[in-house]
Amino acid sequence: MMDIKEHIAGKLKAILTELKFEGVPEIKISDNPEHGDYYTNLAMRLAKQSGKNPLEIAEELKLKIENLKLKILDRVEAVKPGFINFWVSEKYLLENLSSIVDKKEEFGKGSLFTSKKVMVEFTDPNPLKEFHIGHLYSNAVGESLARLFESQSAEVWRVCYQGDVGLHVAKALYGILNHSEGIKSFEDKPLSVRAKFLGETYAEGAKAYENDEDAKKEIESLNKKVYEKDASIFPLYEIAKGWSLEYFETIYQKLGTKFKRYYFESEAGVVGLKIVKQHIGDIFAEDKGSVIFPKEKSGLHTRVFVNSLGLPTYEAKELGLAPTKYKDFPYDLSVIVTGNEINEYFKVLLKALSLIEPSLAAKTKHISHGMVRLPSGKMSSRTGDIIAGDALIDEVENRIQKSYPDVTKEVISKIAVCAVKYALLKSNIGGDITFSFEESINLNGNSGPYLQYTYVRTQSVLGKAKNNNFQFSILNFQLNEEELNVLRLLSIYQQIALEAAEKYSPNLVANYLFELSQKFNLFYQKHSILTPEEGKEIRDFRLSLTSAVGQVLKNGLQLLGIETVEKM
RNA sequence: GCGCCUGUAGCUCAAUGGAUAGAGCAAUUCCCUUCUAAGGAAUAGGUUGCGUGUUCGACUCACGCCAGGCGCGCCA
Repeated sequence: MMDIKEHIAGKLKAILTELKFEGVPEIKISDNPEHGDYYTNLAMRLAKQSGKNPLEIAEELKLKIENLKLKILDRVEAVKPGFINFWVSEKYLLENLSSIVDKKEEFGKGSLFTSKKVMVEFTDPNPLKEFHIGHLYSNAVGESLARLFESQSAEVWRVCYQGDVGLHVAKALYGILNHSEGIKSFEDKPLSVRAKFLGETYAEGAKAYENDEDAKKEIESLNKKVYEKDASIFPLYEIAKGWSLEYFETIYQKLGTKFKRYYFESEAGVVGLKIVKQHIGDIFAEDKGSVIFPKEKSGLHTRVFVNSLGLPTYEAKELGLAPTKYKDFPYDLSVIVTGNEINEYFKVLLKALSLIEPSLAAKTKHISHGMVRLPSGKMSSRTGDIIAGDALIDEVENRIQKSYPDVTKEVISKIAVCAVKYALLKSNIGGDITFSFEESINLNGNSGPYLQYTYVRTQSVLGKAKNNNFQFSILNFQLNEEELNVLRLLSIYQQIALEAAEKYSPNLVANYLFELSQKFNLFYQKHSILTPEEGKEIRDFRLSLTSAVGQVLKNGLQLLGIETVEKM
């Protein structure tokens, strides 16, 4: 299918040249049906440079467009201030419908990233620490971005960067060493119990670091020992790290993420340390036993890259990570998804990278998301602070199970993951979001399960149709308003998917799918698909429409990293 | 104190500088001899934090306030 926006823009561009106007026509999707399917504000922009009345220009352009007699357009109008509105023809809408039914899961793919290599780093939990809601958010965003890029023909590597060395690890090790029960007694326990044990010992170690001077010294010493692979602590460290990674893997599997490569701070740190040392003097400076990137050089604020123990900090590690990644996979674009609390560090870091490897810095895009909050009074974990990612999914599963006891465990798991991911992805990335259990699983509202349910409805109807050979060519009947609204939405799916990839905004897809579901459910409510009074021809058309809606819901949810279910 | 981010209906969120600022939840009221009512319809709800600008046009851009969040030298 042709891209309507580009098509109209191209025609307008030619007209502009003919009329000796300067400017790039921008075609936008209307949000109000009264203003057509597409509109442009071109005439108003031209009014400025030409000094003419915008409405007059709009009228002139309208006539020129009409004279082209484009098959994809039904109607063009020029209105009030100077908008030009375009109505897409039924013929085009029906061609698009056929295209969806034909192409199936291929429908909606684009070529924005053709022959581009894109690396997407996300989730990034730290071994020996808890996998919390923030990691869930990062995972949902990263996985969806990866899929959006893939649908635009990119070759994508999903990677995960994990802090396996550093103070937090030392704190966890201190916690293990000083725990009432030794690690030995957990060796035969289930993975989830072992993971929980690690989460607790980290919390204990972190607390000791804050409150106890001796503990603090010991933790700092442990930190150094881990870097040096000291035999007194390294075997214990390896066991605990192994448990963590194994545990994370079960979560990724549930969420539907498969990483191509795992990076560790231990390996990035070695590279980073070397880079920093090479640039002491020209970029970095030694100060009080540490190596800093002074604010005079960054224009931002001073940050420590190597601490006075000679260990690389987060900044130096990240500096080492970029070239390490590039060596593995010479990317055109490197996207890094993190929480927004590190935005300031990241700016400094990118500045440093731009002085050392300008080409890599230019290819790096940092996407940061906000915090996930829970509505007040809701399920605060016993310690009062964070809630584990898998605990959240478990809780959602329990609630779904209670409401729908007949559904299989496998389907419940898919609905739960859908509920959580959709709740995280339906808003703009960036701001904090509030996760509500009720809202995320409410089938009446703007929720993931509502979309899944709409899909199930389409499949249920199609299943009852039995004969799936519904063909229609030219319609000999008038489409009703509900059918047209659905058709119109179906015709912009590709553009939405493209825009979402372009702007790193999965929420555009989420919002679109919700609107499509609403429009379809209204159609479903008002008109019978299987037994229309008007006869077989209408039935075939409506079955096609139903099939296409199901397909687009499935494809769109796939872009969000969400699976559909056939029954619920 | 400085920097970054956020502020839209009671709540949670939409709205690439465009036309009458839209949804969902909650509230009130309707619609099941009908393909999953696990749905749909309707009503009500707004000085887009405040102010001044820029613009034909501002929730959107600029500046200044106010409120909240995060960060500001050896954590990540």
